[in-house]
Amino acid sequence: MSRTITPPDVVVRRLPLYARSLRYLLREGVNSVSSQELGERINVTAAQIRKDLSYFGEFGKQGIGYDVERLLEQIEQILGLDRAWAVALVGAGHLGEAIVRYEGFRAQGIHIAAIFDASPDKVGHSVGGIEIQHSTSIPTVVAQRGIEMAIIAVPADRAQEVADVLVKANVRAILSYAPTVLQVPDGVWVRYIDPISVIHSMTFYLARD
Amino acid sequence: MSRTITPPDVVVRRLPLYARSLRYLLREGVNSVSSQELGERINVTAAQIRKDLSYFGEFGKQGIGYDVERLLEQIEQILGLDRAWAVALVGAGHLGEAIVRYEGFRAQGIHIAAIFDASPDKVGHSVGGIEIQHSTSIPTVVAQRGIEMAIIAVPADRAQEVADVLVKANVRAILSYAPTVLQVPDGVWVRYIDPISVIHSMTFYLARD
DNA sequence: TAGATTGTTAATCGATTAACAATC
DNA sequence: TAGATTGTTAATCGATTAACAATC
Repeated sequence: MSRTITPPDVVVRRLPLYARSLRYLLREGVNSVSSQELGERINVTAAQIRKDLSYFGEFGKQGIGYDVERLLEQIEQILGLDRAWAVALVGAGHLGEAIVRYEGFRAQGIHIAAIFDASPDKVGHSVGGIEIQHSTSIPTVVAQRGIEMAIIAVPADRAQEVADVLVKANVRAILSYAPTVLQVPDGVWVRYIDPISVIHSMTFYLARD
Repeated sequence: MSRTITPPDVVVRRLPLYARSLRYLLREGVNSVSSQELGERINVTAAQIRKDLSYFGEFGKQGIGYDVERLLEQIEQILGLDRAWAVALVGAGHLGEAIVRYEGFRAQGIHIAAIFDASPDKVGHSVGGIEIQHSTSIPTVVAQRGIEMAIIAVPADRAQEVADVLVKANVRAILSYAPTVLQVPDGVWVRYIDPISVIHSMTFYLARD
């Protein structure tokens, strides 16, 4: 019963993939799935899936496998996906706009609740029905709405100061699209979306042969 | 002299971060940097940087550190960034358009050389000065232009078939924005941009306390 | 029941860190 | 020279895989 041990972060990062695959299975009308079958879909070994899940409890039945609907519910609950999350978006440029308009977020419980930008030209205008507010309002708005998570979509040279303001406003999770590594205190989670680095790590293999 | 050993993929994925940090240092006018200083900027230990670099050669000077410009050049050469890369983009929806218009790619040697879409409404129109071609043209165009890399920006339920076509056309590296795990043969590299999963792995920590 | 598959422990593998001789 | 920092080896840490008793 390892339920109380803190799961490694690698494991936490795989859970959303399990959840997604289970959603697809559910939509396909599949009721039950083995670790083997689930693993084949997402290129993960059966042993790894079972080990990963064991950090959180016992969800399967020997000889049978996992009930798709039930396992999905459990994982969603573990990940906190049984509720919606209000997210602040900082940066209303091309990228910020694309993020606001992206359907996928809302469909998965990620609600852009406020948009901020430092440019006076942008403030007052709306994107996707949400009014852009000045970045100086971050502390008050974030506090008011109890926002705990933010997306950074500002230029690299502005990202750190934005992160500082967000952290000060008690935001504890940041998804940054800015191509720079952010410094944040312990207890604040930062992840990056960095397509350029990802591509540059593949050119290595292409260049090699 | 471990120069000939294949570097682990984790190491290859860190190289672009080193390169980027060195670019910033160069722009700041810094000439020399130690593994310690570089590490502090990107939250990596000095030992890890030295170990990582050792897979590719010897680039520093004892007692001094690394020449920023020279190390950057070396890493860019290792990553194949001393040339431009022609990339095929499949999917000309909102996301595809945002990708074409994204300045960052071109600035970093990633050139969208062709755009494909399966919708007859889209074919013939242009995005960012590039004409959208029908997906059925992927094999011929990719062969003609010698394209080795592709970006997938189609809905999840179309992504696998697109990947299959690309692989058949000898594309060997794919960056997929589709929320599904792709099955590709050995020798083909696939990486994912998956902001939803990334956010869902952070809600875990927020939900927890 | 017999066959299948789980949850878990132990073995293996791989990545990170520490330490230090070499040397600028 | 003395101080600093590399490149590398060995030690440690952590993650993955294999194996199997438990049991549906």
